[in-house]
Amino acid sequence: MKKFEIEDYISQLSMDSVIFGYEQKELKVLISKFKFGQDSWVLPGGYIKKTESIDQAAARVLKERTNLENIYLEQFRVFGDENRIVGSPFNEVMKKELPLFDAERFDEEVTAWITSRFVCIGFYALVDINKVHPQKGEFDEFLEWRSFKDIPQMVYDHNEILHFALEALRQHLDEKLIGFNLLPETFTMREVQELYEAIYDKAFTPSNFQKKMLDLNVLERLEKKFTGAQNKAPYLYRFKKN
Amino acid sequence: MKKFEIEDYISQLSMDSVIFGYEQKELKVLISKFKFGQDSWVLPGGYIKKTESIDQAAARVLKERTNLENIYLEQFRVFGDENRIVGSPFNEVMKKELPLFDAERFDEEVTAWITSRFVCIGFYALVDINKVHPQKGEFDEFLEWRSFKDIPQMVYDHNEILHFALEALRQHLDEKLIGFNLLPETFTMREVQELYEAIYDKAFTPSNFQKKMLDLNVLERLEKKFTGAQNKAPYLYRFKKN
DNA sequence: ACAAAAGTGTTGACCTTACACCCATGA
DNA sequence: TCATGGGTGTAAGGTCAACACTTTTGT
Repeated sequence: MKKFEIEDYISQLSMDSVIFGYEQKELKVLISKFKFGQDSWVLPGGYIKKTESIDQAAARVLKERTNLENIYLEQFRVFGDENRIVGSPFNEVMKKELPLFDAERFDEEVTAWITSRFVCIGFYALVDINKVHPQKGEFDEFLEWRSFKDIPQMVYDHNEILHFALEALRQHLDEKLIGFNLLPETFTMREVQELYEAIYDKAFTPSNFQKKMLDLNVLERLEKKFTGAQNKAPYLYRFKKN
Repeated sequence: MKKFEIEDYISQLSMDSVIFGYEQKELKVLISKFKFGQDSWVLPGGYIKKTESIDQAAARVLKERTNLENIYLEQFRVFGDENRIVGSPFNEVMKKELPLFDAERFDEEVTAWITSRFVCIGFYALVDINKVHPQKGEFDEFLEWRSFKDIPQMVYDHNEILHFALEALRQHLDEKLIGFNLLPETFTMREVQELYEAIYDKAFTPSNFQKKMLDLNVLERLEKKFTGAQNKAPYLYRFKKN
């Protein structure tokens, strides 16, 4: 394969994305089993082209991994310790294995570029997990949705990045009405509540939760959803876009 | 003067700082009258050395401009539009005037480096304005404390950066107890209130404000301050560091 | 005595929380 | 008819804003 074009990218600046999804009452994150090292897990990330904004870079990386466009994306923090990459033992693994992986594409110069010090801009994305068809990148052995409560040890400072992403999500959730990005088009009130419970990791009282949500005036009530369960059929709701 | 050492810094990555102070019931910001162009105002900023973290870079720039250390510093947003520098008319001014300013220090290569596309990390700082002795950098004609309500037209996207800095300050103010960084060691309750009013640009009811502040349990009441005014002498308070 | 502002106390409105109650559905 | 969960209503408690009242100081 042809040489990786380091000239196309800003050097020493990268972005990593925390892609949140929601399924089966669990907040999940799309992470990558890396091809390098042993049992190495990383966040989907990438570099910033000299010709694109950082938002475009984040959207591009997201599109590459999820095949989705127009996704809710938010930057939340910059990770800029001078040793976050260079000081990591995993970086030595990269230095060794990158040329073995593809000597033409990752020659000495490119390998040095990739394993140099990087400042990383953290983004988080909120997606409807059912719409995602994960597409692995050239460094990914596979991609996997993992419950936020079951995140493995990750390389570099990626566990820390995940921690800050959840903090930011929690903080933004009740300011802006972004939670619905994690749900399908229509949903029951219980599903919204379970989503909030998964994110905040705490229980809410159903009656009060319903009242609070409806008072926001952002949900329109649709027909009832017949579940077949031996109880009253819940209403379906849709998020008003206005 | 000797050549500017672009090799010491990460290229295409910069930081700008919004340095907040408080004086005479006004929230103020330290801005720089630039030596280049006509009536050009910029935020104090700098580059990130390859050997320092972004926090260290921010602290270094702050120390250079205020001669203060251990200042409250917080990153709040990255500004990454591809045209924020290159698309700005002011960048053409820089291209012309930098070599004229000092042809040895800013040769063709250095000028190209400085006027290339930059991604900028925004930091804000909170300082006791009385402790600051502004020290201008090599590009500053002078530094000036300006009321936030009286900010001039600034170059690049620096007005936008200021806007986001105030947003972040307001948001952080009631989460963490950071406002006291803008006040001297001791202060009256009225002064705290006027500070909050300056930041939020709205009035508070004195009795309720006092109650709320005291209920936070972070202030210790000291002796009274005899002002000489024909009214009850207010207490002085100090922020508990614990 | 009076004006000015500090500081305390009181009241009512509003919002949140807990929980009782009724409703629809299938076994 | 009963169990189950959906949905509504209500009362108690807490928080917050408005404002009255007392206190201290200098004129």
